[in-house]
Amino acid sequence: MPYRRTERVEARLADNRERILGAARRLITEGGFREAQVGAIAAAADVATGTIYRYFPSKAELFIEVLRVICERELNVVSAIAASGGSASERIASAVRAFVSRALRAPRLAYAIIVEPVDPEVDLVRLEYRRGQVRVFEAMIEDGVRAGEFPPQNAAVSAACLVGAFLESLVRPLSEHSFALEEERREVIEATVEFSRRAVKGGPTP
Amino acid sequence: MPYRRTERVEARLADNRERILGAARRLITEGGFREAQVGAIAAAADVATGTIYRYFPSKAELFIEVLRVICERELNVVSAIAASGGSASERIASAVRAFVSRALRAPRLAYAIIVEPVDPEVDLVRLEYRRGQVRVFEAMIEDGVRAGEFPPQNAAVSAACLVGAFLESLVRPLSEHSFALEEERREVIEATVEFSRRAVKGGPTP
Amino acid sequence: MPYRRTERVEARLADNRERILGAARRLITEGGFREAQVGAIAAAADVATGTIYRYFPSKAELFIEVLRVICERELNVVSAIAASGGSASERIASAVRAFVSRALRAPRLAYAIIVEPVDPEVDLVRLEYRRGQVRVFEAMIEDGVRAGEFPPQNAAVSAACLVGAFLESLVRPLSEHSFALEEERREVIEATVEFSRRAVKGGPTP
Amino acid sequence: MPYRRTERVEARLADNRERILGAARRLITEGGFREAQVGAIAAAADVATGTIYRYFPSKAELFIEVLRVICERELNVVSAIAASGGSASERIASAVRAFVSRALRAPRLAYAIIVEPVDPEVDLVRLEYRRGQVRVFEAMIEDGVRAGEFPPQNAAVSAACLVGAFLESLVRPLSEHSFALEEERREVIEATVEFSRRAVKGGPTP
DNA sequence: CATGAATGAGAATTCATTCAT
DNA sequence: TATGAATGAATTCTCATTCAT
Repeated sequence: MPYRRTERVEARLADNRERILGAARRLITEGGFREAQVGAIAAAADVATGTIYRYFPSKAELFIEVLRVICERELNVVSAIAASGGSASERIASAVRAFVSRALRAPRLAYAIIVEPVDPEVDLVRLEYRRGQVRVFEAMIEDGVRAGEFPPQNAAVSAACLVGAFLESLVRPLSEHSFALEEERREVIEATVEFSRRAVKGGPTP
Repeated sequence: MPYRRTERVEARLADNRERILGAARRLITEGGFREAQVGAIAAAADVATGTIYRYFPSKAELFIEVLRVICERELNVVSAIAASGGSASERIASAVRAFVSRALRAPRLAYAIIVEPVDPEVDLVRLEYRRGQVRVFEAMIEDGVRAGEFPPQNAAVSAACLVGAFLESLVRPLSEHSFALEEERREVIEATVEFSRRAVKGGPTP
Repeated sequence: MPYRRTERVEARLADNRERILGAARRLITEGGFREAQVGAIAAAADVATGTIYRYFPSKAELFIEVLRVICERELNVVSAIAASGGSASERIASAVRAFVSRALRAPRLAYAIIVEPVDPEVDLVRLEYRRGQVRVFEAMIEDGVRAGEFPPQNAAVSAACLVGAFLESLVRPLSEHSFALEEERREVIEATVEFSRRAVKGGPTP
Repeated sequence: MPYRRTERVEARLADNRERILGAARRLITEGGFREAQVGAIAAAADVATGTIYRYFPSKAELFIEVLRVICERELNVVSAIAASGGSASERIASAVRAFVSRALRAPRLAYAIIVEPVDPEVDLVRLEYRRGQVRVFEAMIEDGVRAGEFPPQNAAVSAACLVGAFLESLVRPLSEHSFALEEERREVIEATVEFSRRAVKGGPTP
């Protein structure tokens, strides 16, 4: 019954790969890149150290994949919102809300992904991701300016500031261990959305 | 001549302490925490490795002090502006301009202070500093809201976003090796100031 | 059809065994023992890693067998010449010429067999082989001495020196990447033969 | 008393460096490069592993220095004989005798230095040394040919063969653990010298 | 106090060998 | 019997910290 065997073997392989990625992600989430050492990841994934190297050529490559998976997903969420219908203002608000609320659910991970440096190689992925995000917001801001919805502004800088603004709103809660309450989270999210709206649009919310 | 001798010894001690702090700061400025190793700092300060440990109980404590000195100075600059006369709007603009323009002059150092992780212990100082900065901006925003200058808003979140906004405007250029030109720097600074003004005030600049 | 099945299975077994030996030999020829890793040999033989261990108890034993096969063949060539007719002088010249010219055709392999260390166990085989070769030359020298063809000498030492002499003439070219030209090779071969002739016989070639 | 202190400190430093070199040399002598691992060398030198790296940038560099020291000394001995007065024949005989008798005193080391490969970097030193030795003999052979003392021959090949010849006479005893007796050693040495004399000169010793 | 050599716990990576399927 | 993923001991090198002088 080769079919079933192949199936099982592949399942196990995929499983291990996922387990390693999951373990790495978990350790990064808990203690940042610093505590995500090869031995610790192996232990957390319940495999031998050598096994890590069957799936990833180096620790850096493993981290890169962890980052890439998360970043791509986040970028997709924001991009989808940017491509949807609605005014620039509405889309930016949605995008900020989506991003911030998602990140607040795993703040330590968000921090690691957003700012914690590891390795020049790994950092490149992070930077690429941030640049991608900034570009998405930049495009929305330009739309809004063209449509007369927003005042003229340096869209690139505004976009960077916007991304920074909501990143900070993540980093701060991080250090405060609070935000366990859904209500507090909601308040932060909405205030951040409001801030962003004013920042690009100027003029008070009607 | 015990008096003079004591004086000299103390002078030398103070001197060594300063030299070590200066060397550490210089190395962090040039290559971040990563390249500021105890041996390298000792060499740069022209003292023996062991001497470092006579003045600082550990590398972490040395870094903490370096960080603290810089952060305090930055915080003082911003606090002074906050305490000066003028409308909340003007003071926030000045504070943002001051901070961003100062940081752009030593971008590697700014990066290290703002995001580069070192050690949980050291990271605490960084967070404390950011919190301090946020508090200063929070107070200015509250002033503005009370004076009817700004629309009602969650001042704490707005302040955090503001700080994040201008931190990002620093971190990004950092990775792009550009901004060697004074003119580009000025453009970024002014666009950031403008963004901040809109973000807290709403409504376009008159 | 048990008979045919057994036959096929044995054929395949023999086939696998040969394929593994061949792959090991090929890899050693190309990159020496160092690059002939179990995984690489398995890949080159188109079998699974584990399969190697069905045919050979360890990597060392596999290498030993590779070495033994090659060494036996080389020894046979030289022995056949030693047993053939002709004067001791002629036979030694032929043997040296045969050995050197064969080795120069696969220099990396020759190097591995002659000097590259692997494992104490494997090295024993190499030494045994050298000893065998020395014995063959020793016998020819003794023949020549008895026949009055060569001056009296310590045949054992002479034989060892002879073998060393032509091994060196191999090892050196190896490191020089030259000898791509047939003519150069021929010159080295003949000069080596000439050296050997003088060394055992004394007196210039007529 | 700074003078004495400096003196002592330097003595200790030199001592450690020598101890590490000595330990490395000893381990190589006993078990070849293979068994001379950083940890083992440190233990044998009675220092911590890290100490090795204070004196040598890498294991390869340490080995290179071990090799270089020994090779230089050997080369000097042979070169001095080559530069001394006397016929080419006499000088070659002396040089062979000197080299072989020296090497027979530490055969495992001689083997490591002469043939055991380690690392491309390290191997270069070995090759350079062998080439140096061959060149010395080549020059003596050319002298002899010019003087009509030796028959015309390819001096480069003859020199290589000569070096190989006496190297082999070393490698063989190595594997036989014998040659503890002074008399046996002497017999091997003299037979090797005789072989070399005939090889370059042709014609029996008078 | 100052020195800087010595320390040694770690950390990443490799590869022969095993064993469940 | 064949497979090849999993194993984990072994190895090199780093760097904060200590301590004899």
